[in-house]
Amino acid sequence: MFLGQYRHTLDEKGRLTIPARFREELSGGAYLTQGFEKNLRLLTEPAFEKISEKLNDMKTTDPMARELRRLIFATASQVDLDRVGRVLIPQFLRDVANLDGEAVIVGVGEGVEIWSPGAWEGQVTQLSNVDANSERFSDLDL
Amino acid sequence: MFLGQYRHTLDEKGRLTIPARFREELSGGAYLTQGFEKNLRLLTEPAFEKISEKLNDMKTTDPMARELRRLIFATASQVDLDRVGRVLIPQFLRDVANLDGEAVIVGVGEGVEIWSPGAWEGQVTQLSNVDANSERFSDLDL
DNA sequence: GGGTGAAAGTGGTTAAAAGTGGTATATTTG
DNA sequence: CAAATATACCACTTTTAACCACTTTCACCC
Repeated sequence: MFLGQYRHTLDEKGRLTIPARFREELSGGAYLTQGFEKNLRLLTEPAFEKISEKLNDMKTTDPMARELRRLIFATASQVDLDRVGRVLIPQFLRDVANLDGEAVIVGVGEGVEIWSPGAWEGQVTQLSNVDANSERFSDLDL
Repeated sequence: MFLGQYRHTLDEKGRLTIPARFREELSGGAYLTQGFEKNLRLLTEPAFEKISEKLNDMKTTDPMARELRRLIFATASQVDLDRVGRVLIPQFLRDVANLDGEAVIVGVGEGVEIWSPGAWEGQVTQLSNVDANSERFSDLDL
């Protein structure tokens, strides 16, 4: 399970160090795709398989399904960790998430999200809205 | 079960001594998360599992679910007790709860809460208002 | 009530791991 | 075939985590 948040540099070649705590779970193969917000998602092989299956089961006649499929598959890229634990983020994905110089790597349970520091800051602000949170939490029924 | 309150120092490295009475119950693995107020929660593995299962069952395509997941998982951290019974609190969690120099560790039954002395002081004041209490809890079934 | 021993809490030191940047080698492409 | 891009490798710096020693507190016993 992926937990916590880290801020690492993204060098000019587009290499991003994955936090040591995340590496083992990703060592069996990892997939990088565009996220739903202006971010990226980094998934383990099993997690990506699960998503692809679901996508492929969707009706081709549904326009939304077609779009979702494009969003995920067209931007997806299989990546490997180099031996010091970095992934190379393709240029077009860096553009999607506005990544430059630094990135925030966020554990969200089953997967990992990659954000530009600015965009993540916006998320944090949004998530610190106390009123909205009590509503969010009540859905969860803890 | 966790009971009582303790005040321990938090050193410059972010290490906090867990009261000896709490250690055994947490030895099987512990998770630190953001609390509902400006505090932290320290949970046993089973307690945290329960929460994460619920979160993982939610649809990824639901924006609210994604936010909730970020709220919990991104501010969580699996922690271990070192051999003298301390946990290392990551910087971003110290920020959340305004922890610096000292912390109050509170047993609340199923889990443990960690507060800054100032914030805890506020709680105590609120709870010591006997008049208010007689009304406030009336809706709860105890 | 004071003394004693054990346990708990605190702080510092050291060794290992993580993160970063750069160089060399291979691979693709115009 | 040369240039550009990408990949693998290596070395340095910083951070983290494990270890150890000291101080204080607590509990028990005389």
